[in-house]
Amino acid sequence: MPTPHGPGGRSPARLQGRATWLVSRAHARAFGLLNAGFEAHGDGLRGYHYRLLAALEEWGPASQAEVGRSTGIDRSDVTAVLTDLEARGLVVRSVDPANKRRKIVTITERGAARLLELDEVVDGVQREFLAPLTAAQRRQFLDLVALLAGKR
Amino acid sequence: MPTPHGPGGRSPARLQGRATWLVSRAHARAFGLLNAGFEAHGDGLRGYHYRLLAALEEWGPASQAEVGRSTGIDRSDVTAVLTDLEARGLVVRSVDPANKRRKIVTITERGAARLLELDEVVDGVQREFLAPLTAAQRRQFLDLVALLAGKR
DNA sequence: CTACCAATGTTGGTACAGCCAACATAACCT
DNA sequence: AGGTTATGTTGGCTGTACCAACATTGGTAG
Repeated sequence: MPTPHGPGGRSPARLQGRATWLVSRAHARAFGLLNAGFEAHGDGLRGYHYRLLAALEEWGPASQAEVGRSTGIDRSDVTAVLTDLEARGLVVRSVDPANKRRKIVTITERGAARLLELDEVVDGVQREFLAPLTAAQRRQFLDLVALLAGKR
Repeated sequence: MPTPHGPGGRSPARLQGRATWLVSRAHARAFGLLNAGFEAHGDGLRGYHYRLLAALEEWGPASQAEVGRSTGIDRSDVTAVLTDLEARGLVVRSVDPANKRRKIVTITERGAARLLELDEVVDGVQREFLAPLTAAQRRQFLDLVALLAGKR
């Protein structure tokens, strides 16, 4: 359930006006909503799973290192999550014949189907998360936060 | 080498347009800046320490449960961090004589001084974090993200 | 007054995101 | 050939955020 801090949970003015604090709270709220969505949807899939599936579906097969760089997930974490995804049959790994140290990761049909389901969950969360804003405000916010997110 | 897939296009479009993703990235950036600041200037103090000190300075002495509620930090975490802060001489805990199960926490002079130092670090991080935005955009962003952070 | 219930502080544990060090293997580059 | 870089993997660590259980204390209903 979201927002376990009950009523009266104010923040010190010192924090309240600070961007990093507000972003942190907004992130916590979004994170909670996503967690609730993923949990309600059953399987133990988490943010990392979704990110990797999305990247694979979006750009097609790629090596683990590439997928890691494109999602901002560390190589070691990519390995672990991919092992899980492979065990679930959502992804296939095969050694690149042209470069035997690389493993080409491909999303399976089941993986793509699962991704579509997760998409709905994530979209629902977006609506819930952005509910406090009007349509115009949402556009504004997305533009601004994109600048702050930084592209790297 | 094949597939340096695109110049900057890092995140899948699926994620890139989503508020929760962008907020997550912005949060990661802010968190990294804060960590760097704390590591450079606050020996071993982290976000929880700062939050508690700020709350205590802002609202004066309070019980641990109250401070926890006001900062959104769990009771158990409050206990641990407060033990650390007390060991550093930045706060004092004393049993409430009118209610012996409560412990009144008070910030010390040293704690207040430390808080001022941390304030500067945090302020510097704010400037760095908001650097991509103009002054007008910063005001806009703060308003919008405050709505998304959830006031309750 | 007693019995129950609520709040508090504490201990100990989990989950997730993120990061890093070390290693073996493989490819690349003089 | 030798040195460097890239890759996948293992294992570990931190910080934020929760949760469960417990003893102590307060408050309240009977």
